[in-house]
Amino acid sequence: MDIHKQLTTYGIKPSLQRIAIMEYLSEHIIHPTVDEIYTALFPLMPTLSKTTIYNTLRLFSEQGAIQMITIDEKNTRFDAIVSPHAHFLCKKCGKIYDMKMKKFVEEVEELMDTTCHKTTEMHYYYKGICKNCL
Amino acid sequence: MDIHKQLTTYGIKPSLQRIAIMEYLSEHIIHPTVDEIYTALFPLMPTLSKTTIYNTLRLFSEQGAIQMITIDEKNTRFDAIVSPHAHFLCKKCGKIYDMKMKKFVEEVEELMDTTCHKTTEMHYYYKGICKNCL
DNA sequence: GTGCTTGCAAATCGTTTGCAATAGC
DNA sequence: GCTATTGCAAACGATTTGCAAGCAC
Repeated sequence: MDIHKQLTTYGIKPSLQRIAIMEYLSEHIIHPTVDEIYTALFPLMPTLSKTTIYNTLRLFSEQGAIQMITIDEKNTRFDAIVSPHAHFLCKKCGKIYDMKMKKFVEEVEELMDTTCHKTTEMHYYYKGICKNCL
Repeated sequence: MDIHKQLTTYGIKPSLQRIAIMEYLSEHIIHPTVDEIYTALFPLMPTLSKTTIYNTLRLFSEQGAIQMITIDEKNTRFDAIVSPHAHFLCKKCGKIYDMKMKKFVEEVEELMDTTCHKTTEMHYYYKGICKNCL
């Protein structure tokens, strides 16, 4: 996928750092933390700073290019997939799984009709023990 | 409602501070932050410390007596209602609304059947602009 | 008096900010 | 050259921890 074009679409000027971060996020759908991104990219880009990662992720998130995930109480996590889906956090291994949804979207629309709030974001978080840790 | 009995049910020894905190949570379904609880209770209990509130809320949450809400990126929020329901955060006024769910629970069970993960917690977060701020 | 609870002070740690150096057009 | 981006160092702020004093049975 053309990261360059993708960033431009969201109104983000594609710098070297921004491309590297978005590329990493797109290729590692493990919902990494800032630290994980830093540790992964630092060997390839020794001048990269955590500040830049923080600032870049905030920018991406504000422009709707990525999603911020708060399922993990310790660290904010980031997801390059912005279409609506649910997340499952295993409390044992800490892994976060993506999950498809079926009825959710309809229900949301119904819900919004009755409450009259305007919804711009939705997050579905599940926690428990994953099948590999059971 | 008898807070004393409620705490005991969850295996929590009811101290003065614990009762006060649970009572406040039960009577103020606004999903308060630690700071809001502290500010509200301090005049009634001048020796109360934030440490105690943090420790108590963690204890309550671990025992399943309350729910921790991470919809607000700045502060953890707490909810005395533990039955499954959704939350809506207004990005303008910061208010958090409770919302009923209909199809969610069925879908969750279905989802768990297919993924084989064991779910112990679920959180549904919506964000946007509430009807009063529109 | 033994064990749990409280609460002060200090530490921790993820995240943000100020600002000077740098890069890109 | 002008503007936006980067990245260091310092600040910030929510939460946790160490530990001594207090309370309850």
